[in-house]
Amino acid sequence: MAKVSMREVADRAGVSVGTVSHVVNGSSKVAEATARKVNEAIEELGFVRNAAARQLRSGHSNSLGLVVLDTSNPFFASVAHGARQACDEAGLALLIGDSGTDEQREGKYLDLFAEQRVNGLLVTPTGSDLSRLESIASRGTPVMLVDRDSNGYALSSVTVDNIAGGRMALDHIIAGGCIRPVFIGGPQSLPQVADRLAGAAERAHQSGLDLPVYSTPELTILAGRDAGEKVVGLPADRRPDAVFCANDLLAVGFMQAVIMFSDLRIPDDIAILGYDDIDYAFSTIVPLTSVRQPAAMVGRTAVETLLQENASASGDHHDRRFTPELVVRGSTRPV
Amino acid sequence: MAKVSMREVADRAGVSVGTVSHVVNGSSKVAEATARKVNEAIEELGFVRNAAARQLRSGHSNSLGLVVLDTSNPFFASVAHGARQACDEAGLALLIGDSGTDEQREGKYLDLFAEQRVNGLLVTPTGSDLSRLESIASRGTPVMLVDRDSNGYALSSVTVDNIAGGRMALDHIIAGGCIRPVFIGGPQSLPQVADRLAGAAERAHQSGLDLPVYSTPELTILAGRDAGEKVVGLPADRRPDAVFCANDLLAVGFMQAVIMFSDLRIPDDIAILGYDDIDYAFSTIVPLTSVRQPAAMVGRTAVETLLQENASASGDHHDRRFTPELVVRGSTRPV
DNA sequence: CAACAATATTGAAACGTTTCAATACTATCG
DNA sequence: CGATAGTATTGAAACGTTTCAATATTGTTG
Repeated sequence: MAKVSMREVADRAGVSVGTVSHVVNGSSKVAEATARKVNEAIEELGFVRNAAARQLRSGHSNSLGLVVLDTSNPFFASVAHGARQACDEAGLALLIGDSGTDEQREGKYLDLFAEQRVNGLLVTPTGSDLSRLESIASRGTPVMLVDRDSNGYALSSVTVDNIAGGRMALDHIIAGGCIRPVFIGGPQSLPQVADRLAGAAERAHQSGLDLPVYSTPELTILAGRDAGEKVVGLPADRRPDAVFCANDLLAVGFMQAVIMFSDLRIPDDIAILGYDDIDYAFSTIVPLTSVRQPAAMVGRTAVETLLQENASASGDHHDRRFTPELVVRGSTRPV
Repeated sequence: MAKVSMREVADRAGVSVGTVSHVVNGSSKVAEATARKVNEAIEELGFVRNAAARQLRSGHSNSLGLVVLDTSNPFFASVAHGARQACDEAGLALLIGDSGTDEQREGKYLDLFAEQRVNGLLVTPTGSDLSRLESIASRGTPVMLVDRDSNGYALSSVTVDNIAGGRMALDHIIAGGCIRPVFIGGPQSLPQVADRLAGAAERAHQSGLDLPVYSTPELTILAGRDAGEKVVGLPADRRPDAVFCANDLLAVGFMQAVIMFSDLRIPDDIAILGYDDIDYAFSTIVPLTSVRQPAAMVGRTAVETLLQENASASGDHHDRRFTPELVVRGSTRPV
């Protein structure tokens, strides 16, 4: 392992440790000739500075921690991508944790990041109790909720309006003439899911329609396929004519089930509407109508806002909310 | 920020710093009563141990570094997922870098990870010169190539046989009766792309066929769509009847272009074959025939092999190679 | 109860930086 | 040439752990 320290570089170059540090960091003017000697010594010995020591001394880590629900979900992948770019620009490292909607794992990553003394935390929490995050924030580590409302807690947040998204979805379904919509999604404990449902249910009821819910254990293609199998097996008079899925993965899976296990035509017999507008939505068997979220923008904004709040040190919190956008494709009936 | 150190915990609990350390790490037997006092003090003061100090003292970081070409590519997302699981099981943190096939960025992450004193490095290199990695490895940090041959360099690797995959693809295309195949992919400097092409070209030539190449700047849906636009615009007598895409994203994009900009029928007028078998391949407009790679397994194996080699400390290298598998769906003509 | 073993606890050194006051140089000017 | 003002360099003190030899506290035994 790289066992060479500044001490050895200093000896080799015939200068003091302090000077080496100054050369390495440009923290103070060093004479041309001295700098050259030091750089040669560094080169020859293969010196690599030790992040742990540097960080211990300086007190912080130049890094941010991000905890998301599922990195293999393209929505969060995009969020992470946007956050990463913003971090790169700010010269910060980004540590990423994947909680898998498991509070334990989420906690494990929060511990890890706390020990790492990250400059800030971006979190999409799994549970409803945000008091731990609040106390972390009150102890001085800025915390930014990602895709989750602060909702009373003293925390900042960057969100996309899920209720509005749910409304858009149902409005579109109703405008297309569907009269037996269902909602597919879960776990219901996720506010993202609950809010999309709330918005959708509101509109359904306003139009005098019912909106039955098929709960799924997770937001994956597989879960969507399972739900789809059940739904297409229903007798025709109880079968929905439109499904609003809590995300695109579910919608993709649902569509697979419709194709494989039934002769139903999309959208004529059954319309399918997703959420997120992932890249693949455009390419599905029947191109998917979806509610688009500015995912990368969410990640980027979360980082930037966090850094701003950090700089201003004023201690007040911001809630930045984006509005989603309906993207109509072939999987729903045109209005 | 968490400014409380073991010193303060020790004072509060009326014990020495050493004892606090033992309680925190279970590194030595501590009397029940003492442990309780210490834990109370920790609780009351909100002590969080400082990773930097601990790591500085102990000399390493309990972490692995992974650098991939593109985290938003589902193949690498799966690799990362597998690696992460294996790391979790081994109690290691996984730091992930995304080089975006940019040697500079790759280098930046290698620097970062070196400073972090990671226990090992998993890398899918962008360029062809692996001497830097070799020298890192020779200096004692285990390096594992991921999805990339060691090819003469003194490095271990976990790969999937791309040449074999290319052969499978063309064999299938030829068996389906196509006589004007093309290859779409790039940059050609990526060995993954070059090898898939090499295997494919070999089979094409064995059957007396030509295999023109449409080079793309990257392996994305967008690049595939661009390539598709060009190809479908060709006059019928020069238009291919089968395209083998270097990955599924290209294939997805290509398919989009075919649907949008032509009346060609898939697979009758033009067959499309992808590579990776990402989750979405199953759900495309016409379900995609693809060469499946055991991506998560690659990530997991890379971590496990690295840890084994690390433990045995014998300094010899292993090349683990998986064989891909053809998954036939509707986008190619059945044999 | 003395002597010893076993078990708990302590104290201080070391890890490799950064930082900053103090010192050593150089050049400039009157 | 002496004083002065910069400019370069140095030295040593932190930072918060872990580790380990040394010491203190028990418990056990003859």
